[in-house]
Amino acid sequence: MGSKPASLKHRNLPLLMLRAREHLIRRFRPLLNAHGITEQQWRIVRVLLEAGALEPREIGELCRLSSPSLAGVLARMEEIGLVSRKRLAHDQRRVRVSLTPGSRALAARMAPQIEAVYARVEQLLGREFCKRLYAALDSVIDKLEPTASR
Amino acid sequence: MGSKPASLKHRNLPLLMLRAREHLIRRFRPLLNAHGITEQQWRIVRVLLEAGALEPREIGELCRLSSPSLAGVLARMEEIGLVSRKRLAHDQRRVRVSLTPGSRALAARMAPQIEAVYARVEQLLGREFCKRLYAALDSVIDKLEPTASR
DNA sequence: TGAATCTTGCTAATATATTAGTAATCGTTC
DNA sequence: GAACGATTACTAATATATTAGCAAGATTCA
Repeated sequence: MGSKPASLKHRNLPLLMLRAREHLIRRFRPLLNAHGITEQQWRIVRVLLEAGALEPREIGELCRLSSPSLAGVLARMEEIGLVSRKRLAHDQRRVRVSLTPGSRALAARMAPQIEAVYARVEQLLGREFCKRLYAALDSVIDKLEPTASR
Repeated sequence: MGSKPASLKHRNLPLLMLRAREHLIRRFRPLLNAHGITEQQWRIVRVLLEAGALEPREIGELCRLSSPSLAGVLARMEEIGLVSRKRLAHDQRRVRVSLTPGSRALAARMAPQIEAVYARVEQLLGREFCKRLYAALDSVIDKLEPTASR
């Protein structure tokens, strides 16, 4: 009984980050919806644009999508023609995921609109602020790397 | 045919925020798992601890949980005895959600461990850095408020 | 060679997220 | 006080997240 009440002195930082991200993503969501593509699918298209064809494991690493999530996402993307999957000849376990002409065209249509949102966001937040924000987030990732000190 | 290739000059900021958040939450997850509580459930317990009994709509606002998500989360929480739900007498539409003795005891057990993780995170990131990070995230939320300038 | 081990992508089960829509209730107006 | 609009919590359908586990293919080494 009478267990001491919980005293949490720190603000909920993961929640704060979630909220900030949500406010940001809100600016992009209408765009994604208008093009009939989900946030995760767009993340994958983006990395494939930049890095070329990749394997699921690499996509998962870059887009922060777990293997089970990827299984579904990639299957749906293949179904609607956003990516194609091919088994590697020399290693039957592995798969190569690449963009299709259709998804490249979609990306080309979306890119300027995406850039416009970034421009607006930068305008609202300030150019300097944005630079520092990117750097801070990079730093969080780097310093909390689980491979480093636990 | 020759549609111009997409050129995205900005790094994917929502993804960057997701990655930073994930690196952070990774430090808490083992703790939550050990106590058999999910991230969302813990968020709700925290706000109820701080704010007292609330209505679903308020919880959703504070925890960034959509109404449909809340329906399921609160139902499961009630089932395992983490919260209780009661209809308001003077307004039959509304519901009042409150903690139970069990969830208060759970929070009391978890609080020091949660605080320990924050201490470790602050040690890794630096105290000053953390302060600026909180402020920056607050600023993002404030400046991207959808009620403000579109 | 062949057994132990690792890697890769996958499935299963459950919990949440997103979008759309709905029934019950409340407040207000005519 | 009946009609209307707004609010509240909810359901339905689908997409994704999390945890656990697995089977096939590749690798290592006795």
